[in-house]
Amino acid sequence: MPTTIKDIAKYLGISPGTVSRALQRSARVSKETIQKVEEAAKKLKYRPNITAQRLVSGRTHNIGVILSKDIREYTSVQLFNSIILNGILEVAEAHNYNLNFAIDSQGKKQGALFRILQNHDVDGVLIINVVSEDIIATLRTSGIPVVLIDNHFDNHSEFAVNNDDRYGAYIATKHLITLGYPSVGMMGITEEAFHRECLSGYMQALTEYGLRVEPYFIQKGTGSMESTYELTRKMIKNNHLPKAFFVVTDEMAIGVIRGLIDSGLSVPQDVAVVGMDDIPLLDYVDPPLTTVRIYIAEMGRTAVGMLLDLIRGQYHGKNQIAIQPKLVIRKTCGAK
Amino acid sequence: MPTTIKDIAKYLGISPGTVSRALQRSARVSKETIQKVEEAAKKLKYRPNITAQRLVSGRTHNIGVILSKDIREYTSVQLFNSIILNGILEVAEAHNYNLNFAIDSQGKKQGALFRILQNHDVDGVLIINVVSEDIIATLRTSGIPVVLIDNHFDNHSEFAVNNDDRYGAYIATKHLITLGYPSVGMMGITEEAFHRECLSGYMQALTEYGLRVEPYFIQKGTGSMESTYELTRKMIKNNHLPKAFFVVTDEMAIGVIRGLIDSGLSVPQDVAVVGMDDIPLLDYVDPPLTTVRIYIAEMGRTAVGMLLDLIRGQYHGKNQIAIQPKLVIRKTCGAK
DNA sequence: CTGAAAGCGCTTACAG
DNA sequence: CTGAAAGCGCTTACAG
Repeated sequence: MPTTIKDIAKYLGISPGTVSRALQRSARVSKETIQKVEEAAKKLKYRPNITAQRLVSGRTHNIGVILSKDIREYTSVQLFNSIILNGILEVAEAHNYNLNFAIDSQGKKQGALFRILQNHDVDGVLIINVVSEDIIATLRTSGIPVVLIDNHFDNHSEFAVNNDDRYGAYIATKHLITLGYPSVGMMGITEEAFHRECLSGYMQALTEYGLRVEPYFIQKGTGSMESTYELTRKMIKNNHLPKAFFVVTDEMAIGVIRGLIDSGLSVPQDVAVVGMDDIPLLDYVDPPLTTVRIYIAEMGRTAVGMLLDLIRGQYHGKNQIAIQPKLVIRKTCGAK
Repeated sequence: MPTTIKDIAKYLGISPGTVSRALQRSARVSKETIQKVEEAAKKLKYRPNITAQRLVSGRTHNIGVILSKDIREYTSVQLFNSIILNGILEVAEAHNYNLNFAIDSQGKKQGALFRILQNHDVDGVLIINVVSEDIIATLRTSGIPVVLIDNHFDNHSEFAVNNDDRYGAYIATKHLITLGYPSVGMMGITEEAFHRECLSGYMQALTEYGLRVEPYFIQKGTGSMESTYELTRKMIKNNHLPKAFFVVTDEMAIGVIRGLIDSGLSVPQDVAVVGMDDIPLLDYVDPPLTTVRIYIAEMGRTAVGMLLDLIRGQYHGKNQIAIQPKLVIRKTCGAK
C-alpha cells in the first residue's frame, strides 16, 4: 500500500486537509508545517495519487493523439508520423501532460479512439494525418479542443498545423525553372486538398517565370512508389515527358526516378526530379534525391503548444499555422 | 456537465448502486433493470468517468513506455523504435490499455518518466532500448512489472524481448561463407552485450565452416555511419581487408559500403556486405543492401502480451524471449 | 434482485 | 493558520 495523505496526517498528528495544502505550498499554511509535511512525505515515500487528483480537478492531464491507420505500415509515412510524435512528446512532457494514443480504425466504433473521445479521458486531442470527417465531427460536439496536424483540411474553422505545401511546391518548381529546364511537370497526389495546395505553388512559379502550362505534365499518383513508377512509364511510352519533375512526396519521387532509369533514361541528365519530405537515407539512394525538407517535429511542437493554450482557454493566434519548408539540394535536380 | 450514474438513477428512480451494477451487466440485476438502465444511459449520453473507475479499482489501465533519448534524433534508430511502438499500440489497444510515454532523460529526476514511475500512474512499464541501469533499479523496487524491449541486457532475471542477434549474426555470416568468400569480417558495435551476442553467432558460423578467425577483421563502430566509414578507410589504408563483412546494423553497413566505394572498391565484387535491421529504402540505396530483417513490431507485440500477463499475475513463460530474424537477399552479398 | 452506506485519495470552501 | 466536512464519480460488501 502506497503512502497517502492520511498517513502523513496521522504521522504528524494534523489533518489531511492541512497536509494537502502544505504539499501545494499554499500561502495559507505556516512555513514550519510545510517543512514538517515535506519531511514526512519524503520519509514516508509519499507520492500523490494522480488519479485522485484528476477526479477532483476534472482535468485529466492527458492529450489524446489520433493516428491514421497508415502508421501501421512500414513506410515513410510512418517515419513521418513518428517524427511528429517526437515533437509532440517533447512539448507535452515539458508541460507534464501524458499522451494517449489511438488509431483511427475508420468507423470501427470501439477501441482506444472511442474510449478517448467519449470517456472524459483527455483534455484535448491532436489528430495526425487524414482522419475520417465524422471523427472530427464527433470531437466538435464533445467540446474537447482539437488541433489537426498534417491534415490538409479544407475547413478553415478548424485549428490546424500544416506544412506550407504551397510554398514547398513553389520553391521546388522555381528551383527547377531557374536551373534552366524548359518544361517542369508535377507529379501530384490523389489527396485533394494537399494536391490543390501543391498545384497552386507550382502554378505560381510557372506563371512567375512565364512557363507554359502543359496539362499532361500534371499527373496524380496514389502516394505509393508503384503508382508514380507506372505513371512515369506511361508518359515515357507516350513519348511526352517534361525535362523536370516536382514530385509531392519523396517516396513517389523515388518511384518516378525508378521509372525513368528502368526506361534507360538518366537522372538528372535526361529528366531532373525534386521531391518533398526529406525522409532519411536520401543521401544514399541512387541518385541522391534533391527535396523540400518539411519540419515535421516542429509541426508537432507547434500543435501541442496551440492545444495547451486552447485547453486553458487562452489561445488567441490564428486557426491555421503553416510551417515553412526548405530546399535541400542533392543530385537529382542537376544543380552543380 | 456530463451525465453521471446519479443522473441515471434519479431519472429512473432507482439507486446509483443498481445503475452501476446494471451497467456491468451483473447477474444479480434483473434483465428489465439492465435494459432500462442501458436505454437511459444511451438517451442521457452517459459515458463512464474512467478516472473514477480507476480510483476505485486501483488499476490505471495505463502502460508506461520509456524510450531512450535516441528517439529524438532523426535516424533509423528512431524508425526502429517507432515500429516497435506500432506493435505495442496494436496489442495495448486491443486490451483497452492506454500508453503513457516518457523519455529517459538520463538521470534528470523529473518529467514524465519520474511521474510515470512514482505516481501510481501505470500498471506496468515497457522499456525500449538501452536505459540507464538505475531506472531499472528504481522500477524494480517499485514493484511495478517491467518488460525490456531491444535492451540487450545481461541480467537474465529481467523480463525481456529481444531480437535473436546471435542467430542473425550466424545466418548472415553463414550466408557469406557459403557464397564462397574465403574471409568474412564483422563490423560490430561498442554496445557490449549486443556485440557479444553478434560475435557469438559470427564465431559459430566461422567455426562450423572451419574458417580462420582473424582478430583484425573484427572491428567496433559506435553505431553511426561515420564510425564504420572511418574504420573501413583505415582498414583499406592498412591494406588488410576481408572479402566480406557482416555489419551489425544497416546504418553502419551503409557506412562500410561508402568507405569501400570512396576508396575505389566495388561492392560486392571486391568486398561483400550484409547488414542487419532492414530499414526502409534499402532496395534503393546503391547498391541495394542485403540484410537480416528484424521483426520489430513483433517484438513490441510480444512484450505487451508478456506485460499484460505479468500485471494480471499470470505470466508463466520464460523471462527472456528472442524473436528470430530472417535473411533478406539483395545485391551487396553477391548472391545471384 | 435492490438500496443505503462506506470508501478509493485527494481538494477546497466554510468555520473558527 | 488549521480542522471538520463535503464532494469528485464510481464500486462493492452488507443488509434485506
